[in-house]
Amino acid sequence: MLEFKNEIEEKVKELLDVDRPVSLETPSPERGDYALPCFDFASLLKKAPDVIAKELVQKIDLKRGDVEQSGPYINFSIDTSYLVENTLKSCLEGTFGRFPHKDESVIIEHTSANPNAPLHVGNARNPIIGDTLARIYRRLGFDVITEYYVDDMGRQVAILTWALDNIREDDLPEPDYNKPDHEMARYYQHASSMVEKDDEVLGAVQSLIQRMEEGDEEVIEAFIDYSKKVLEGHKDSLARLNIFQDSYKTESSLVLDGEVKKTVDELRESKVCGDEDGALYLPIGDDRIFLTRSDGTSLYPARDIAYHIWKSRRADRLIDVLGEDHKSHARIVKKALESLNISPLPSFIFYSFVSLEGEKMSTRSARSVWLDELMDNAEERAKEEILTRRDDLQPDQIEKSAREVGMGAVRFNIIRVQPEKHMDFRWEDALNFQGSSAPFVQYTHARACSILRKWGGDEEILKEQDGSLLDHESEIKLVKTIAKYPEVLLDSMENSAPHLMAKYAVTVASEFNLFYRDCPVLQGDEKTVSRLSLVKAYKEAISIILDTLGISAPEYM
RNA sequence: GGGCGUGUGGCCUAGUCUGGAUAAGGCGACAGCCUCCUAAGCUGUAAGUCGGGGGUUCAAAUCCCCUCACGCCCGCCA
Repeated sequence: MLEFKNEIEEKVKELLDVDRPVSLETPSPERGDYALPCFDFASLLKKAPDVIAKELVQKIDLKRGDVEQSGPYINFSIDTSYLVENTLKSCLEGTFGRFPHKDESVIIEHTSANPNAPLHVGNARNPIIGDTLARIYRRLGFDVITEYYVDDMGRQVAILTWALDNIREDDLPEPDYNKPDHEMARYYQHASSMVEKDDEVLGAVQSLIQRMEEGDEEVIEAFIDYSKKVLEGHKDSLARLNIFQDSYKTESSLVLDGEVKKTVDELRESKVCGDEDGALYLPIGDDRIFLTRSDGTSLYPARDIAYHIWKSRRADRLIDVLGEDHKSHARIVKKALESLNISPLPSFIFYSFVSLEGEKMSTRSARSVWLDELMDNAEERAKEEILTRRDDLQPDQIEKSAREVGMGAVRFNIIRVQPEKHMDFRWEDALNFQGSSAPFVQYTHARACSILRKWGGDEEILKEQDGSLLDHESEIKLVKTIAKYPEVLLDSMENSAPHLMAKYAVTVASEFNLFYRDCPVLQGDEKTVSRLSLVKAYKEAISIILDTLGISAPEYM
């Protein structure tokens, strides 16, 4: 399909001899697969749009498709038997949706949550966007490293450290979960409110920060140690979402190995910075961003700049997934990197915050839904659903399927929304497994598996099918939709828009459901084998599409 | 106050970058479809001034200006 599109674009460009990019649109299906409105060329060629369309249609000759004029529009339709044969082949041979390896690497930084509390559904948006994006880049042939930047030297960790050394566990509530992040969050939350009320506690926390800055080994060790424990909790939660990071970089390592100091020195010499009482700052418009305190110790922006310099040595592209609260900060970091002639510069993908049933979510006020809690509820709900409709599955099959469906539902519910849009988390929506949801898509995979299981033949013979007997509208539409995958993949990457992949998954699944309704497979007639090959092809394709979203494809549910 | 972002049927969202042929899905509501490959499915109905106002254009949800609402940021915190 992508080939066909590219061919049209090239031919049109050549025939009209124009520089401007030819942008094709997708018309309603009965008109064709792609359409070109000719209004744009009217002023250029000094002819009426429908005349241009008419002339162009006569001249254009496509290898694998038809051209038709419709007033000022030209509609292009691909040769369906060619498309069917090729799409089936690529799915069945395992080449579907696989782009050639690019000699280009990208580091996608995501999650990078403060190591003071468990992940909640608000910051869960970050890993889900980041991991999905990573999967999209991998499919497109990039070498991808996903990285978690561990902020183990910040104020939040200082508060946590003070709390662990000064608060008795007896004074704290039971943890929500027996995981290190939940256990330690109790200390943090308790201390956090003390810091606000009690100046003595505030002073103690500040002195911890001071000692850490001065290189006090005992304090630094405590910071690193405690944040590591919280991080272990984050890793466990992420693993349940099928998210595994390739690399973890701690802020402390950048400070301890002198990387930060080196960067600060370079910035000081670069003349782009100002100096006030020994504190180094970067002028941005009328504002200034401080990089160091007047005692010379580094501030977060300086460390972040150092981190990005370190990253830039390791890849051709850098992408950071960040909450919208980091927007202005990130742009400043980028500006600083630019002035130091660092390449590649990072590009950012910002996501908006998640509110909870209409109200603001916050870890400190405990107005949040833990990711672990959401996962548990989703799995529990999935299990209930399975139990109401299946009585033929073994307990371990039920557990496995419930995990797959629950995890998918959570990921999908979050990735389906464009990152920059606000999200309001509602239990009702998150646990709704109908319509536009992961279970809807997964269900079609289970159905396809079920058909193949019931048939019971050797699936190898399906690979020989060319699909020439597939001519029903629902069959053709399903194949066409499957064949759109590479376009969606490219679109998602180019626009940093992973939600498009979620949208697409639902579209393909809907087409499968229509095929399922209109075209009975196991009728034992002459179409059975052709249709089985389409079912098998769909099963392979939807597995890959779900995998792009990090969602697994259950064999039964 | 300044900067950035968002505003599409009762609710959630796609489409906005790159303006085009009747504004697309889902949830909820209502009415139907399991003697037939899993009904987590399918079909139909009701429901829309694309926040509001101006402008550009043959053509605006989409581009420009103004305005309103909401979110985020504006620390020698991170």
